[in-house]
Amino acid sequence: MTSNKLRRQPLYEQIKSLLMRRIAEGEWQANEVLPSEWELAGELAVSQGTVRKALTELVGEGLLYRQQGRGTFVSDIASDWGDCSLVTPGLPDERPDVIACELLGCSRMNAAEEIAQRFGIRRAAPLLRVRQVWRLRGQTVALDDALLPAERFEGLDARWVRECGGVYAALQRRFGVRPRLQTEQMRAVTLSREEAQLLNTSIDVPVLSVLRLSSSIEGEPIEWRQRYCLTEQLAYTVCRA
Amino acid sequence: MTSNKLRRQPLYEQIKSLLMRRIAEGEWQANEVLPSEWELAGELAVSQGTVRKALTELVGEGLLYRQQGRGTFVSDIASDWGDCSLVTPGLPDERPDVIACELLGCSRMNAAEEIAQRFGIRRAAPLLRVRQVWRLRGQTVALDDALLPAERFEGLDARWVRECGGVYAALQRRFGVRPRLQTEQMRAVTLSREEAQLLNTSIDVPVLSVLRLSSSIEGEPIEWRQRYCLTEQLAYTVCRA
DNA sequence: CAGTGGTCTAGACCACGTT
DNA sequence: ACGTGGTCTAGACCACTGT
Repeated sequence: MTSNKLRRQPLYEQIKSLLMRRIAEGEWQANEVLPSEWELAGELAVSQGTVRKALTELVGEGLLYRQQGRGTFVSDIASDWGDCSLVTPGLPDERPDVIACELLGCSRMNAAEEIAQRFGIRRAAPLLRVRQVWRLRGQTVALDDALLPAERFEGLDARWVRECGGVYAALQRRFGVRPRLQTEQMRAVTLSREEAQLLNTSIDVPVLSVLRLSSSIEGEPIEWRQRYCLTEQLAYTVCRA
Repeated sequence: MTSNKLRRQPLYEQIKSLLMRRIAEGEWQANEVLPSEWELAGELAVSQGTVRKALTELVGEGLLYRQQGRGTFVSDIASDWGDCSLVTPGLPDERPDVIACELLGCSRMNAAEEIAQRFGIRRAAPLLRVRQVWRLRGQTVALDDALLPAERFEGLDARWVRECGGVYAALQRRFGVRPRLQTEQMRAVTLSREEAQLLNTSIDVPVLSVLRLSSSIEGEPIEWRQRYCLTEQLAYTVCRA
């Protein structure tokens, strides 16, 4: 490992960063096996134990997974639902059905004071706004409205989101950023007429509002997303593995 | 460490169990310092690295916390809210106000098929039912209905829950079990007349329903809790630290 | 200064999966 | 049989906290 003597970062942190960068650059695809701990240790000129510590942390962060006797692998691309899903109420361990995304549109707007502060950008800085609806067995079940700092993700547009099948997948493939759900705020609300129309429901049915803040693994705020879910026949499930 | 040769459990797992038991038995109180890694290693006749691995996992599980240069400490007692709280909507990093618990009552009932299966107990086995309301700045804001397998927690009653200030605190102090939120299912619903009365609201205001499953750290299912939150002026926040 | 946790190394052996 | 990750050891040095 080419480590300057004046380093303030532990070796294993440097290795983590290096591996994250190389994965982001596509050196290994999803579900592909990494070199063994000993190979990495040789290549980076550190001990196997140090490589191991770096890998263990990346496994904990969800970027990698291990299988004893086989190797260490790159995890699947992140979904816009993270560790959440829509399932039948009362059956918390049901396998969720595949949910389909329809991109309504990407637009640009200027950051209000509150949002700007949260992203650590100047007031009225450009934001990227992505609107999506989600369908389950043909029914529209959720409406998303995501805001991202546009200057941080210059070049992200409707084509990327559509081709990758979601905002998070696009961020990971285009920028190597793996979003991490930070907080989610749930409320029971009713919708405006426009939103109700998009969700194909009436304005007096109670709807679950989820306000989500996501960050990169390093803690940089990435996304502010307002989601509305129809929960008459479904439940928004948060799963802590 | 007195480890039989035929062990299937790694040393550090045995140490984890041992420490959990000793903490549960009250050998060290909350925020009290543990013996140093070297002392524990000597006492248990293992290497310091093995103790370290055990402690690291317990820190990850929230039972302990470390401070460099000072030592390793026992964490605070768990709250019935876990990593969730009620805060002002739109301010996800606001410090939540202290929430006060009022115990409505403890009763016993028999397990329906679905619940029995989930707890891995026989049908119609006895359940402990704990009902609570929560107050914030004098306002009633949430109603809880918790079910626990009564035979597993024989002796748990209203006195324990009241004195400890919550079900989870009682479980930890009385049985050394630290509950771990497994899944939470959110829905926007309306209340029955009885529930609306307890929450001091009307039956047509939308309310957040949270159905929670908790387990011990070992994975044993512990609790099934139905919670209703008033979210007109508050948001139910799930925080992933 | 002594004592704590934090990092890093080198080497040994075990458990598992593939060949 | 071989290569992988998983456990365990012993020893070194660093960074931080208290006295």
